Amino acid sequence: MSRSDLPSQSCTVARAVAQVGDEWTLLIVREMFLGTRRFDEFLRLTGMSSHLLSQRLKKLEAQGSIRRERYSERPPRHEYRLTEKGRDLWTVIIALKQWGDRWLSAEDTPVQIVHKTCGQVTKPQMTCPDCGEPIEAHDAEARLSQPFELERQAARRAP
Amino acid sequence: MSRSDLPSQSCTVARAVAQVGDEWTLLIVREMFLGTRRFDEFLRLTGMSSHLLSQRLKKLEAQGSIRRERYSERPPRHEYRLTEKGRDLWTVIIALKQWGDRWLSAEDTPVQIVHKTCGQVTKPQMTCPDCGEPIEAHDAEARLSQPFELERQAARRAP
DNA sequence: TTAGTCAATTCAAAAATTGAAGTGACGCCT
DNA sequence: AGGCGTCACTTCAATTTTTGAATTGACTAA
Repeated sequence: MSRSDLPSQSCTVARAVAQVGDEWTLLIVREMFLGTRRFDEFLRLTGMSSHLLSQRLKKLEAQGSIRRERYSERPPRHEYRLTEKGRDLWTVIIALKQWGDRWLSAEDTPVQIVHKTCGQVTKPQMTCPDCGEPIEAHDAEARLSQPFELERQAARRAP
Repeated sequence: MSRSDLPSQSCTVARAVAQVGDEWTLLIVREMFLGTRRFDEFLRLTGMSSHLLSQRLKKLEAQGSIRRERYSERPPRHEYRLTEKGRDLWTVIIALKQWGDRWLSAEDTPVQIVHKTCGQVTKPQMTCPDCGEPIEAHDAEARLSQPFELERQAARRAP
């Protein structure tokens, strides 16, 4: 099994992980949410090698999470921007940030999130849209579809 | 820079990513939320190599995200369980799942989340706890602390 | 006695990553 | 006109990780 197409399974977490679940990709996406657009800025701000940055940007573009845009004809210059699909990764980055703030932080929180609509500095929470209460692991139960359940039982048996 | 301690920066996203931001780790954590506890079940259900599983479990244990517990003395047998820190990753996995469901899914959603408190099948959303509205990327603005801002300006200059 | 389970570890081969250097198309300065 | 610098990459050898298969050790069950 090649690393880039993991257990493609029907599990959407596995699929998401195959597309964006690696260190540098997540860091690139974080940078994009902080407004970084240009190749050499990613390079400096993340500390990654240019080879890998190049590869990862291509992968993200191929998936449709970012768009490569020319902002100057002469000399030819490009910048990278999130597409709608990419912007939708905000929740993932914020979830990582909250976890990091809670478990990995030295007293300070280097980035605060301001909710533009209400003007407050806020810590977004996962909430149940039906009842409006926050949800965490112990409030939730996973219900597997039958095909998925069968796929898992087969995997459990097959060595 | 070694892969396992990335740009440790003060950024909590970078720190979180260094601890759990890789394909197999995320898949292991997903499995844990589905109730998987034993070495060989992880093996079969994720398709990863036993060498890597072993390494990743050790890393997660060293961080304090999982606990290794003996459930039989003879023969010596262990199982792995999430700690509170690990359980707190639920939000990250759910965020990945929602993204996968939206952008990567073939019609079916293999896992549904039931909110035990209210009994509904639910799609948890990131919400602003101050005003109660859902938040997405365009509703939010990142405000950087001054030390963090300075760190970034330094990185931008230094080649 | 033989087979099987569980939780790993070992090892060589293959793949990914790093870090440094190089490229090409320009702009700017003198 | 020549040299220097910027931006967005690409190339390449050395190192590190990952894979996949085989092996181990402590048992249990037939």
